[in-house]
Amino acid sequence: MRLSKAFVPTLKEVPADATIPSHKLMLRAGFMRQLTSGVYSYLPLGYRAMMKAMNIVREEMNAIGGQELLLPALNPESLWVQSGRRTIPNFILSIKERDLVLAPTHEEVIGYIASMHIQSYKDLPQIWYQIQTKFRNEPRPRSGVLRGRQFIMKDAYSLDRSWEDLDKNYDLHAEAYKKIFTRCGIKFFIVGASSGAMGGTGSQEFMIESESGEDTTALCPTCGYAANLEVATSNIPKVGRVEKSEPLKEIHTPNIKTITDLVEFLKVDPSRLAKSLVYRYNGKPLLILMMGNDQLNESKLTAALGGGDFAPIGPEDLLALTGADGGSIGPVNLKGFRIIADNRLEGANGLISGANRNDYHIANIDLERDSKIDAFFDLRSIEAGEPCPQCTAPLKISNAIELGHIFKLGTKYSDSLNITYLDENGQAKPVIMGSYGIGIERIVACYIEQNNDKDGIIWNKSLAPYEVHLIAVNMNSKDVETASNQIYDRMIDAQIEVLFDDRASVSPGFKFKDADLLGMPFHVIVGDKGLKNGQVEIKRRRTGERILVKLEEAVSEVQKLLAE
RNA sequence: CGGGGUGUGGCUCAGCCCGGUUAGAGCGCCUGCCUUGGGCGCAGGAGGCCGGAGGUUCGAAUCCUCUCACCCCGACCA
Repeated sequence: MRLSKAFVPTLKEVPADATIPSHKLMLRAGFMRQLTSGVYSYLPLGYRAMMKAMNIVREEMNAIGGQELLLPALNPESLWVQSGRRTIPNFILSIKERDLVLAPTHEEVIGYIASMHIQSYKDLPQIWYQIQTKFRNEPRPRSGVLRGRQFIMKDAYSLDRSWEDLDKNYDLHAEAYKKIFTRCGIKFFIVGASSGAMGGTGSQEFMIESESGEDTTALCPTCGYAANLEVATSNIPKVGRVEKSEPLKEIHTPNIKTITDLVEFLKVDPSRLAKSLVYRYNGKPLLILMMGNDQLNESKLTAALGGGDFAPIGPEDLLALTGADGGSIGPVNLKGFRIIADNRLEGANGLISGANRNDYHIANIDLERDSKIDAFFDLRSIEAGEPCPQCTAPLKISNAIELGHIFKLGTKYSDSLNITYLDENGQAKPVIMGSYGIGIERIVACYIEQNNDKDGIIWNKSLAPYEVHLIAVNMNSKDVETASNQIYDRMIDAQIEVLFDDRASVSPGFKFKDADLLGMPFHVIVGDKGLKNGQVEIKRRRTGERILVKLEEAVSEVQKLLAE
C-alpha cells in the first residue's frame, strides 16, 4: 500500500479522551475512531491488525476441530426470556421497534440450533464457533476498546454427551488459547475464575497483567498458583480457640460503630473481633459473620448461596428486625436470621461481637456454645502477602485484563432450552455444553499495552498491519524515487506486506515519526545518503538497531529478517 | 445509577470568575516559494450560530434554568 493513497489519519497530539496507552496509540496511529461511547470504527490499519488476530484465532480453532459459522446478531427477545437471561442487569441491548434484542453472546442461538438438530449421541461431539460483533448494554464503556458496547468476539461452543467429553473439549480449548496468545506475542497467565452469570461448573480466564485491568488476581510467584480474586483462597489460619471458654460478658461500648473504633476502645487484638454483616437474601434476613478485618467477597457469597438476590439491609429495616443499629449486631440471641459465617470462624471462641443492643458488645463468645451457625463458607477476599494455598509463599495481587474465558457450562442451557440427545439406550439426555470466548479487540489492545514506547507501537510480525514500512526519504530525488519504487515492486512480488511512504510533500522527519508511531516490525529507509554507496538501511523497530545493505539485497535481507 | 469534570474551527486548548470592539493561539488544511535523514522555514488564505433549548440583560461564549453528549472515579460486569 502506498501511503500517498492510503487512509491513515495519524495524530501528532494525544486525543483528550484517551487515558491508557493502547487507546491513545490506536487513535494516534489512525487505527480507529470513536463514533459514540463504547463504539468504534476500525480504519484500514486497525482492521488489518484485527484480521491478523482473527486469523490466528481461526487457525487454532480449526486445528482443534472447530467449525466456523455465523450467527444472527438480531435475536428474538423470547429466546432470552426462555433462557432466563433477559433480566440480567446491564446485559442486553434491545431494539425499540420490534421484540428483538442484540445478542450479547450466543449460547441461546447455539442452543436453539442444537435443540433442533442434535438428536443422537452419534451427532456428538461438536465444536461450533463464530467470530463476529456482539453487543452489551454496558453502563460505562471505558479504556478505549477494552470495554465497549459493541465488540468482536470469537465465541466457541462445545456440545458433548458426557462430562468426561466436556473435560476433553475444555482442555483442547485451553491448549488452543495458549497457542493463540503465544502466537500473538502476548505475555499472559491463566487464572481460575468464577463462572458468574454465565452459570456452569468451572472456568478459567486468560489474563494479562495491567494497571488498567478491571479484574483483580492473586498470583503465587513461587508455585504459579493463580486465581481471580472472586475465587482466590489463601492459607491464612483459622481464628481457632483460646484455652478456656469464659462466660459471656456484656460490655458497654458507647458510640462504637466500627471495628477500628472497637479495637481502639477495648485495646484488644483485632483477631478476636467478629463483625456482622446484615443482608436480605431472597427477601429473608441473613447474618454474615466475618473476622473483623476481613472483607466480604460478594462473588464468593453468590457462589455460597447458590444464586438468588441479596443486598445489604437498610438501617430502619435492621432496627425493626434486631432492635439495634448497624455496628451493634451479633450472632448471640439473634432471632429470625439465617446465620452463615466465614470458614476462618469455624469452631472459634473467645470472640467479641455485637450484642443486638445499641452501645453494647458481648465478649467471650464461643460460636459452638453460644450461637447456631447454619453454615460455614469461604467468604473473604484474600489480601496481598497472605500465604499461597498451595505452597504458602506470599501471594501477590495485581490488576489484570481478561483476554479470554473458558467455561464448563454443563446443562444450564440444555435444561432451559431443552437441548437433548438420545443415548445408546434410547434415553433422552441433556447435552453437556461448554463456551469459550476471546475478545478480538482486546488481543490488539493488550498487545499494544505490552509493546509500546514513547514513539509509538512496536508490532511483531504476527499482528502487524504490514510487515515492512518502506520509507522514501525524499521522493523528489530521482534516485530515491527509482530505488524505492523498485524495492516496493519487488516486495509486492515477494508477497511481503509492505506499507510504502511515497509521499512527496512530507519531510523526512515527519515520515520517521509516523513510521515509529505505526510501529511495523521493520523499516526500510531509502535516501540519497545511502544510495551514494548503493545502500539502503533496515531498521528494526523494537530495538532501533539499523543495518546497511546493498540496494539489490534489500528484499532478500528483509525476507531473512521476517523469517526469524 | 451515585460523585466529579468537560463541551469554543479537523486536533490540542485559551477566553468564562469579573457580560461590552469583528472570538483567539498552536497544530493540521489550502496556495506559492523554500527545504529534504527525525513532526523544517517564509508568505498568503479558508475554516466557528462558542453542544442544544429557554431565560436574565440595552447587550451573553461568559450569568441563571433545563437538556443532550462525552470523559474520569465508584457501583455493576458475560
